[in-house]
This record gives sequence, C-alpha cells and structure tokens, in this order.
Amino acid sequence: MVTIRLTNSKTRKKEDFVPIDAKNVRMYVCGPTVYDRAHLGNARPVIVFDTLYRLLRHVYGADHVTYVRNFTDVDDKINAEALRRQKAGAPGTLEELIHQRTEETIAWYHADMDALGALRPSIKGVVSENAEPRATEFITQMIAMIDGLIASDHAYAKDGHVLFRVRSYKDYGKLSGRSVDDMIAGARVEVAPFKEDPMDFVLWKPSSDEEPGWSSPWGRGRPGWHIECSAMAHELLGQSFDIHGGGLDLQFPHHENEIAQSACAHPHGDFAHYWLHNEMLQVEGKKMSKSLGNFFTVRDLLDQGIPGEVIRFVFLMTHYRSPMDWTEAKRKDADRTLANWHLQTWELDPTPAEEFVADRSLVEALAEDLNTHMALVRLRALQDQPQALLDNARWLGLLPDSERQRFRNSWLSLSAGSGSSPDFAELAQRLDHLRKQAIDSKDFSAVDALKSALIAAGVEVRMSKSGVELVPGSDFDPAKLEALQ
RNA sequence: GGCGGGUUGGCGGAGAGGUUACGCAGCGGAUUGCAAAUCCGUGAAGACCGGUUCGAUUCCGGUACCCGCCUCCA
Repeated sequence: MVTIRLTNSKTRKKEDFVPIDAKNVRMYVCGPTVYDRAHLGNARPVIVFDTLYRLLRHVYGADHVTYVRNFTDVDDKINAEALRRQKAGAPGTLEELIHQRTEETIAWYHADMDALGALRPSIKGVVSENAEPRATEFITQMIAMIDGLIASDHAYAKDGHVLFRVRSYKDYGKLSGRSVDDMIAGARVEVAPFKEDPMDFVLWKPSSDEEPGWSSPWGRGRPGWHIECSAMAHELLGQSFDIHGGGLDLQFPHHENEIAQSACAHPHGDFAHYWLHNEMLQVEGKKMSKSLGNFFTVRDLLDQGIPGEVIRFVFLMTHYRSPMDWTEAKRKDADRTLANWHLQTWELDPTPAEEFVADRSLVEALAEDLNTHMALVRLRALQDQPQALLDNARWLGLLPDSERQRFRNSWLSLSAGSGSSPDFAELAQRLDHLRKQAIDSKDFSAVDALKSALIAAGVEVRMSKSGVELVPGSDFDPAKLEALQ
C-alpha cells in the first residue's frame, strides 16, 4: 500500500499518514459561509481537498473514507442580505428570507464546485446532507457543548454572551505558533466589557429582533463561528478524527479556537491528528480584493466560457502550500494542454471504474504531500498512451463527460456538416482543391484568403501533401464562417 | 510591533547533498507554396554574504526584498 505523506501544520513536519481507522478515514474541511457566490479563492481548498479525498479513496477504498465539509449558514452577512431584501419589500419573515438566501447560495455553490470537478463530500462514500452539515441544524449540539464548557470552567456567561476562557487551555496558540501574551502585546483584540480577558472569544452571543436566534440557557441568541465547526466535527466524526483542512487564513483564530474548544469539551479525544492548510490565492500578483478591482467569482469565469476543468488544471499546477497566482498566461497554458488531451482521447471510452488502475507514478506524486504539479507532469508523460491518459486524467477530475461532450459537439458538428452549422468537410475539400490549383498557377491569393478567414474564425488549418485538416480551437466562432458557406 | 512563509533559467514551476525536471517562449533543423501543427535537436537558473561538507541551488546562520496572518475573508 502506498504511504501517504502530508505536511502537518500541528507539527510543522511532513509525516507519514496513519489513519485512526483504515475502514473509516475521516476528514473535515471548513466550508463556505453561504452569503454569496463563491469567489475564486474559495475554490482552492475545494480543489486541494478534493484531490486528497480522491487519493484517500484510492488508497483506502471509496467506502472507507468520510469527508465532511460544512456550510456556515449563521452569519451577519447573511442576516444583512436578508434584512436588505426585507426592507426592499421582499415577502416573508426574516427567518424565511435568510433560509431563502442560504438555499440559493448553497445551490450556486454546488453548481460551481461541480463544474470544477469536485466530488461531493460523503459519509463512507455515501453522499448525503450529513456530509455537508449546516450550522443551523446543529444548534442543539452547540448548546450542549457550550454548556459542558461552562460546567468545566472553560467558559463563562456574561450579559447574554458566553465566552471561552482562553487562559484555561494551556496549549492555546500551539497550532499557529503564537503565545497569548505575544498576541495581546502587539495586537488589536476586541476589548469588550463582558470579557474577562481580551483574548477570550465568543461561543454564544445575543440576537436582536432583527437577527436570527435560538433559545438557550443564556437567552435568545446565536452561536459564535468557531463553535460551529467543533460541534459538527464532533457530531459527525467523533472526538478524534484524522484530517482537518482549510485555508491558511483560518489557522488563526478559527482553527486555534476549534482546537481549544474541542480539547476542553472532550478531554479524552485529541480532535484532528493532521492539520492541513492551503496557501492563499492571488490574481496577477496581487491579493484578490474588491478594492483592487480584481475580485471575481468562479461563476464569473465559467460565464466567460472558461471551462471548469481549465480552472481546476490551473489550481493543480501549483502546490497547495505555495501561494498561487491566477494569471491569463496560466489559463491559456491549461486550456491548450487540455484541448490537446481532448483531441487525443475524444474517441475513446473511459475504462470502467472497477477495471481502472491508477498510474503508479501519478499516485506516488500525490502521496508525496499532494504534489499535484508533479502529478500533471506524470499525466503529460502518458500522452503517447491515450487510454491511460484519459483514465488517469479523469481520476484527477479532468476530462469530465461534460467537457468531452462539449468538445465532441464542436468537433462533430463541423466534421459532419449539418444544416446551419458550417460544413467542415466541405470547407476542407474546397481549400485543398484551391491549394492544388494554386500550386500549378502560382497564384495563392484565393487559397490564402480562405485560409485567413478560417484562422480568423478560430479554426486551425493543417495542410500537408496528404490533404487539408481543419481543427476548431477553443475560441472557434461558427458565426464567422457563415460568409464562407 | 508579534508570528509564519517565500526568493530557482525569459515566464510558469518541481524534485534531489554530487547524475536531464517538466511546460511555455527562444534558437537550429525536418516538413510546408508561405504558414500553422507536428517531429528531432539545443542554449539558459538557483536573491546576497558567510558556515558545515571532498562537494550545496538543496543543510545551518545572517542580510535584503516580497507575501500572508495577527480584523467571524478559503
């Protein structure tokens, strides 16, 4: 069996991965707050941990891997959007408007991440709602956990708030390499009258009438962000599980707080054994932000006609622990490579899953701390074996049916020639004929004109002694060929 | 201010204490009416300074620069 090696943020070392239970390898990844479309940065952890998920399924068996990724649907930004709609005259209660907002956002999220070739999370291979828990469905567990933390003196209630007593957990700061005293020294921590210590963070906070709330021993209110993940991970994966993933920006404070809460609430468990953090995304060398005007969503790219697999490929080009830059040059590079692979494999059928054996060098690349860049190199090395290329690319989430169909459609409609679409074969024949005439007459103006028109329409022209071949590129525009018919 | 990460050839981007990364671009050639595509071949690197070593781009220390986090952003 392949040994998977992973860089564990907890120890800052690359370690052999040894699961607690090889029959049920458990991974938790912090999912999105569902207040709006997922931006491109949101896609990075999805693709990174999807790749890890695929590797784990390969090594341990699809039925022996559990992957939970939550939806945070309690959030001030969601509330604000719902309130905005209500004030704009939308019908329904605030709770209904909130629900409506989260429902549509989750549907968008699914559509966008599906397009990137990300598998849906699952409980031992079974895709279900529980694999994508929503915070609002685990309020009871959160309250119970908070209650326990108060009982064991790790938390205290004050003015409708419940706060975690950071000083009560001696290892606080270990994951992110910070000491509580250092943090207070240079820091901008929120000082509030209800806090014993400025570092203490909220487990529960009161809700106004304009905010969603649940009744609790501390009055009507809602949970703090950090407790959500702790409660859901505990409920679905137990007090000890294998891998916890998320973006590097979540390492502090979110993950630090998760550890503190969980360790104190469940002193017999040890929470996550391996912590994995993906580095952040940049756009053309700069941090993606609304103020810089380089902010965009996954949907924006898909709507521009950039296939999801191209986006995925670009992400796989960079190791997950390096900052990644989204650039037009990389997009083109990925687009071109994938177009070639489609061309080489479009006539083949994928090998059935039960007969497929992943290329060993590819698996080894991924097993070495998820070296996706090396995996792409291995894939490229399979180019002279189209069937292996197809099967292994698909194993990595590339060359999905939808894209293959898309490629085939543009290819076939042209080569077959039909009704309104340009007759590709006829054009090729005409060009070949003109060319042969021109070679005799030495007048190449007619053949060059047709060739230029085809190139302008995004068609690659290949002429040789054996004849003319026309290949539509990714920027092929049939409308531009109408005039030639 | 505190903590962490990075700096590889024109560009992107890996691995390895000594042996070709790879892709794109470039250059030379084959092919072509000219191209494109394809094929063959090829030059080019390791921020700076010191240390360890027979030998370092790879390990250690320092300097410079860049980036992230410290603000419920993945």
